Amino acid sequence: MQSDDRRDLAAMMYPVVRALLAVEQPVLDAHGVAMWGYSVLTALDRTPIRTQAALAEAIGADKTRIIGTLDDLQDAGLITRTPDPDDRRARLLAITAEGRRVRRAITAGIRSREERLLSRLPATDRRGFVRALTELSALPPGDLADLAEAPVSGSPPSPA
Amino acid sequence: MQSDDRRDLAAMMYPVVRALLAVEQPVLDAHGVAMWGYSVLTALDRTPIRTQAALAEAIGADKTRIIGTLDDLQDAGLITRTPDPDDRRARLLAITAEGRRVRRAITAGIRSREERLLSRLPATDRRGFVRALTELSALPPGDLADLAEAPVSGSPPSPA
DNA sequence: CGCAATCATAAGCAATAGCCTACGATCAAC
DNA sequence: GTTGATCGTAGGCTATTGCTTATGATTGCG
Repeated sequence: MQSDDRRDLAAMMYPVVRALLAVEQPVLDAHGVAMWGYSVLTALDRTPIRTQAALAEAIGADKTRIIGTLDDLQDAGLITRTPDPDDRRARLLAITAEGRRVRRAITAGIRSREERLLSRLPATDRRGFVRALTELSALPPGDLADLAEAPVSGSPPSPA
Repeated sequence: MQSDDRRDLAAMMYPVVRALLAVEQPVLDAHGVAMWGYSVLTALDRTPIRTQAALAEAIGADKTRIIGTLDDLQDAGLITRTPDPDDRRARLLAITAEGRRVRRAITAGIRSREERLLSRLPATDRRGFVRALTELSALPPGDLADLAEAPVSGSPPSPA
């Protein structure tokens, strides 16, 4: 029924993602922010977060590995990290006005470059593409992970 | 003009790609083929290739790092690697009947799992999504890389 | 023939990622 | 107040990746 003669989704998406990341890098460099730092800024620009662990989870990073990133951002005055008076273990995380400014500048730079990629697409496909991505990335976090939960049919590997 | 209120493309695509790769892994494991091996099989299933360097470039891998992969595939009888009689430095690479069989089984497994992801999307967006990806991945290889070549506007980082 | 280039291969190096453990500070529950 | 859990932080371990160099076999050019 499916004359679905295309390559695997991952095989097609992977090079595109790589290219996009490469595209972002110079923009990030120009603002002295690392990729993870930018990820943190976008998360905090949406809403402040109460603990670093929660932040890490929100951006899909490792709890122990964003510390350096947070240090950098704080040193640069882009975020604040204040001990929660109600629970002095936790650090209230928030973006600063400057952080917001930088984040927006970076996003603008990235957008204009993404434009050069998207402009290759027919308007209809482009709309569907962006919309599909928006929907997929709006899925509850677990939903994506759950996809790997199906029985595998087919012949087993040569007997170990 | 652009009320373009979405996240960055890379930020949206990255988790999806990760999920897709995670989805593929069990299928690959069930057939005893590594990710790179599968990539090689799909490339060779399209057309035989004359040198390993050309293959590496075709699948975006490192020339020196696919050797082990090729060894494995050859040992498993999925590909042949015969010295080119016309240029004994080169190895003619081709997929075997068994390799083709395995590759198709893997692809089928992956497809059925991708289906579970794509089924989340409205038909229109889904079509646009797949078509956009197909178009993007059909671009001449250099075109994607060239996207990173624009001047970066915005304020520079704090003076080093 | 002799030289430079090409191919497959082996080996190493630096950076990064994911993962895990440990530890001090703090809190909540009892 | 003692116990157990949570939070931030530090450190280490392993696997992977991109990149580089070196080597032997082979080719094509002059």
